[in-house]
Amino acid sequence: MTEQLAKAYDPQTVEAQVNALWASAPYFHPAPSDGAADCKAYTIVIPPPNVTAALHLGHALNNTLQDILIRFRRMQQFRTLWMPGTDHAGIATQTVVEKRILAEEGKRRTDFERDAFIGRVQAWKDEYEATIIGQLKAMGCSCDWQRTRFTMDDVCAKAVRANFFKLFKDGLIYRGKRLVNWDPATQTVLADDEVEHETVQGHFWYLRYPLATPVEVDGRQIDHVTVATTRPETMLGDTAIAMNPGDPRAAALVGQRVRLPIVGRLIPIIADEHVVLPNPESDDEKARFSTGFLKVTPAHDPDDWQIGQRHDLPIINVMAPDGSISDKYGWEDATEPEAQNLLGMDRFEAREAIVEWFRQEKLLEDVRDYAHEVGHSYRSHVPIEPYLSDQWYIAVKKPIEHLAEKFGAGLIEGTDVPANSLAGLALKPLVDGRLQFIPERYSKTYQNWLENLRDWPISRQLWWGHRIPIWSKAGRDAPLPDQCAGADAIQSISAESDEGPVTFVCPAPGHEDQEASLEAAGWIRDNDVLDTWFSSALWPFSTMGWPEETPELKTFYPGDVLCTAREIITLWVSRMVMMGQYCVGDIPFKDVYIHAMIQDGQGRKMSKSLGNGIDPLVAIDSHGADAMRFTLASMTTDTQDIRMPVAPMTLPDGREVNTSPKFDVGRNFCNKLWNASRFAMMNLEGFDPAGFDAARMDVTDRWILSRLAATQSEVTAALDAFKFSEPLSLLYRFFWNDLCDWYLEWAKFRMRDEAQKATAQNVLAFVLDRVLRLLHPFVPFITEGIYQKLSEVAPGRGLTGIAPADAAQALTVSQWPAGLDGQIDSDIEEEIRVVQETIRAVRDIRNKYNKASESLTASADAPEAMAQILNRHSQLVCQLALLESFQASQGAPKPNNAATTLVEETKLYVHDVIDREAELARLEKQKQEIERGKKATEGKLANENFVNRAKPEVVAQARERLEQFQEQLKAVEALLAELKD
RNA sequence: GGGCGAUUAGCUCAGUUGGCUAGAGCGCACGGAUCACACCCGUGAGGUCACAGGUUCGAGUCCUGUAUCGCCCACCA
Repeated sequence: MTEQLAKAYDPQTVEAQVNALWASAPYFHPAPSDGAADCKAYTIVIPPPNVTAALHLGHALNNTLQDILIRFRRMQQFRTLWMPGTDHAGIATQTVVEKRILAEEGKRRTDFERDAFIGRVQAWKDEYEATIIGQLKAMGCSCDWQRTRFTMDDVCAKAVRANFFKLFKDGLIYRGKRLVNWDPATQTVLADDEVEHETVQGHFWYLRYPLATPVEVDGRQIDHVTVATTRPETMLGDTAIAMNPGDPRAAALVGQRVRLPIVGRLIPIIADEHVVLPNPESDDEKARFSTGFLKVTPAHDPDDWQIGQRHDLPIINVMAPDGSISDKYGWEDATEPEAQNLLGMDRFEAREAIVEWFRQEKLLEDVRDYAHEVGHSYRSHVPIEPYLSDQWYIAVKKPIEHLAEKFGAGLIEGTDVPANSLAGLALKPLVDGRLQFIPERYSKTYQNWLENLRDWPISRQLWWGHRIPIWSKAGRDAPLPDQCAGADAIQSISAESDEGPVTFVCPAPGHEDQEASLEAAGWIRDNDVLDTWFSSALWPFSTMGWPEETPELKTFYPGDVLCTAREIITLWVSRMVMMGQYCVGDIPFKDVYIHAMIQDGQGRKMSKSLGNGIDPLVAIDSHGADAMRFTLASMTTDTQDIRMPVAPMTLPDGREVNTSPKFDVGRNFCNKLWNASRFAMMNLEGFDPAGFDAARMDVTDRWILSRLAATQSEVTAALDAFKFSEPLSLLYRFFWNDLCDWYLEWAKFRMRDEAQKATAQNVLAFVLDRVLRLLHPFVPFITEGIYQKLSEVAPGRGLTGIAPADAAQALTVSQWPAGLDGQIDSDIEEEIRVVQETIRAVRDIRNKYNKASESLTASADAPEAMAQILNRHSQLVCQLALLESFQASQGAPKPNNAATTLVEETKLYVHDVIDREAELARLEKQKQEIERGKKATEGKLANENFVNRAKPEVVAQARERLEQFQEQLKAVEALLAELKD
């Protein structure tokens, strides 16, 4: 029989066949609507993976969940777009490429021309982009591959230029001289979010600064003040000593001057509230360590910068961009030999030298251990240097006049965020409930961040990225070339820089002629590139062709859901909402689903350095893509982390790799699905939809349809609520426990009976079809593979009068099951439950008495109603309990030599099987269990407060329960009595 | 320092708005080459729900506190 499925489930073969099928038609490539109002679209935009490396298991989880959502909606016949692509990931990618070039060729970035180096990064990008897309396809992601984008491709670049110009025109982009988080290793500025705080075991050094003139305080002459610092090397740039105005010594000291050691600079003592008063008893660590005197270094400390601004202090930068001590960047009085000696030293080297100098000069008063938080670069992991630098910023809390009408003006309630500022545009939808986080708790992260948002530094001292479209020329209001003179598209601002006033110009996008004329006239383009997140922020609409009003944008924007990890809620999610509102006028998605982070078996993050990561392709090789997806989805509840035990494995080709025994769960399920389907199809020979008559269905047919109906509506509701584990376990139970363990087992008998075969075949084909549909979002390959075969064997799978046939060419575009609610029948489900309990009881006795496969006879003494049910279905009991015959009646006598057990109130007799001791033990145990339950229920009902205050249905339930216990107890006692006779 | 979370069977986790004798998979024990599947079938054992208080007729679930673990955020005197 050619239609038969292969004997063993082979993921590789099925995955290849199915991928070919999906590629053969535009199943995942929706046409934009032609403006029809009733077109329901559903859009997910992929979080574009960085082209730094191949995807890891976290990506596999992320994309599995997106694919589940998108397939679910596609089957619900939405016009479904899953937009794929990759991110250029500025710093990260440039860093890996630099590292590789250094390792392989011994060359540094600066050994290349800019374009040549970018070419090298581009080559890396091409390689990894292909790898990533290949991985996504291997996982079964149903992305619209024809629309694949890259954050630096022409379409996205156009959006970047358009948005930059728009921001510039709105006066939101400005040149700021600021203390930035400078990474001396990569020599680039990091956003606050890119700084990792680590606890460092450091010291407080207590340094004495001599007063220019000794002063009398409380009758004592003092000739110095002592400052406590964790960063002695910055003292070279001190421009004041601050003390709290409330300090008793302040009256005598404020206004005095100290002579800065090493440098010889005279600096004032000033009063500032910021200074913490010393207090050795305080809980506040700073108060315990404080001397009351704070050295103020505006160029090298953010707090000191603030103090410097308040007191108009000079700003003296004593470091070069590489973190070495230098007099070339604003330090003009490095004339003393001691100061000269320090020039060129690395900052940490200089720290030691300076401390040593103070020690030698007897000016080092004390050194105390101090553990404190130090910001490190998330990229190079070296300590961040607060560094004074010219950077481009985006003003995030500045009201945007022309947006006041659409988005409102004034502060958002309870915040200092204007509704028509960029931060406000992102915050308001959350406050209004239009933007929703799942799980809800993550909305706090988003909200807190936006409420405390500071301006966004967007310059990056890199080559890989979108180059900043600003040209500059020295001088205030430098004249523009003629070609640009009349163009209203040009914005110009002037700013002070280290070299004096400069004029900046941002030509409108699409005016290459103006750019050329600017350069011809001696204007120079900014060397820096934009922060990666600048282009990522536009991803939901840049990919659809914004700023053009494309049909895609009209059809698929705003999108529906963003699915991502919690670590980029602030960096990315908030900025997409911000820019979506700002550029397109609407939020890019309504729901943000935040999934768990995958950890290893010990709760550690998976990482390259720990060697505990799992490559999705390895999992696909070892277990199959569906198995991996099944396992990942089944572990996705709304917890923050999921643990995935990691086990080493040797591949056939000898490679040592990591995989996880957890994937066995998914593989076993797929294997079961394959074999159950194979069995079903073996039994579908002669399948004829016309042979179905609903009136001829037996109780197992009606039962499985009832279970199916309940399952499909629960699964649908769960997916609507972004639950992944729950629908999968519902389906697992339905498929494995209901369908395979019971329905199929009973169907085996019916398939041999010509009178029943046609009905059983139709129901079986129908239920299998529906199971495949419901499982398809989770395990798309195997279900599609089986569906294709099933369509050959049993085309047109409907049930006349119950559900019309609605076969599709491919499962992936078939209708999502719905509309079986009328089949739910709780009476039938209860009857089958009783039958199952009875069968289990017989099997248990077989086990206990070692009568595995002998033919036996059984009977039961059951309450009248129960006896009727059991007799009606005695054949079902006999079939699966392997009984010759089974009869029930009220008051049926116990045969001699019968093993007995209790199924609820029913006394079950399995004939000619005896072991008195075992029997006694078992019945005693049953009795104890019943008594325990009975006692608990009695206790409840004896409590007046319970009877009076609990909900009536709960009390009624308890009463009914108690009656059952009493009946059961009576029955078990009777059995025990008989046994003891 | 602030915020968020976790703690339920040997392991990984479910447990809806408080309400039957707290569930699943794996693992374990026992039995099974039966004609879909040994990646399988059948049966079973296994839990003072981290700890201490409180609210309630009733708490794994709500509140307070403690302990342990994790993540995010925060200007390094």
